[in-house]
Amino acid sequence: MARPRKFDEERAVDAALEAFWTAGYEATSTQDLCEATGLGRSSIYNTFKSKHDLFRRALLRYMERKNGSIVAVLESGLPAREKLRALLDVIVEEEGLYAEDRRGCLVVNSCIELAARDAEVAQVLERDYQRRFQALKAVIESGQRDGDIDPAKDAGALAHFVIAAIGGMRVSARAGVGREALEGIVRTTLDAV
Amino acid sequence: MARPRKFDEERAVDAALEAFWTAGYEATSTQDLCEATGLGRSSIYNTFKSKHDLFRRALLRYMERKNGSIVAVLESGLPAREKLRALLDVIVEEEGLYAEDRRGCLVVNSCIELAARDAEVAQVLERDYQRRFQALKAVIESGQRDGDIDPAKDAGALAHFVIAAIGGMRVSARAGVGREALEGIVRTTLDAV
DNA sequence: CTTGTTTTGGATTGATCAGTACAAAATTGA
DNA sequence: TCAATTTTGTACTGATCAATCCAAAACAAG
Repeated sequence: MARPRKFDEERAVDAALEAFWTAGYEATSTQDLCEATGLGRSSIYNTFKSKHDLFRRALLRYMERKNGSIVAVLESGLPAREKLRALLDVIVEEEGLYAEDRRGCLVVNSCIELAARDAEVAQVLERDYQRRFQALKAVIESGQRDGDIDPAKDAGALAHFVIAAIGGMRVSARAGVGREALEGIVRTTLDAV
Repeated sequence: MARPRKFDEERAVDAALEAFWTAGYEATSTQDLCEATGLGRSSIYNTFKSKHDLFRRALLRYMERKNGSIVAVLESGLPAREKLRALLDVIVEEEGLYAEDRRGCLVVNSCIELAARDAEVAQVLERDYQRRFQALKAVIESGQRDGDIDPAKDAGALAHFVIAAIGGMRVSARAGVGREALEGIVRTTLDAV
């Protein structure tokens, strides 16, 4: 029928994701996207509607990946509290270890950079929040049934709290907070659960 | 000697602050700054070295203001725990109340948008973090002496934790979390202290 | 090998970017 | 009134922005 594509669409999204993750939406030019993906402008605009659309795809892909690894932790055989600890330890590892390469989390970055003025992105972020919230709430409720977590506490409130703690650690890491301090935040957060 | 300025430099910084606060650094053009301040390009570039310099000034001014109101709370006669509650309540008020106008906090926004790739801004943010950290730590230590806060806990760790909780609330608010959930996060945060 | 269809590279669009040049306007001290 | 000095408005710089256009290239089906 026609000339086939020389590139893999998913790989292109992945490459764009890296670029957006590193520099943010505004600071990533379409030229940057061409270089990151190795594609020409035509190929990009022929495949994706716009820079914004490509970003949306990249963000969704990031969430897919990230939530995959979150679910992996939350579905491990660990007790609920240990699941939470494992979750928070990953953040310390990501944010506190490598002095360079501190790109943070694309979801958090996008919440701050875009949510307030981009309704489409805001909706994607809201849905993603709900997914994470439900997953965390389920783990906490299961911990309450097992006696691992105080059943008198509001599981939903704890889930919101844990998500906020993670977001806060990502902000603080950007402000220069080091690994030890992040580990202290993890300990205090777990104390509260 | 010479023609005097028709505008107040501080008021110009304030106006620029509003613009940067609303849209972020990258998404605020020099044209936007002209309109926000009511000044011509010449006046702006004659007074400030560059857009970046104006942003730095605006950020410093924001910190000055913000830290002023934080100190006001922390120097009130309230018990330490109540001071922390008052501090967190302000965030709920700011982030959770007005569905529109959710600009968040310029410091948090800048941590995410700029700190990783702008060393000068990163340094300003780091210093500001230290100021907030020291103020909070002092309040917590004073609470420990008064028996209001468990003296066995590490005051520094708690201070880092409270700052992270605030940052996290600001991120979550952007993701669509409502007032009630934010209030729940405040309660859980205070439980941990 | 031709026809039909799609991809691809490269030039190009008009808009906007941060920043500058320059001369007119405004104000002071003399 | 007249320099001296600074601010201000406007036009302009070259660069870059996201996006489009178009023709050549590449391939499948017949």
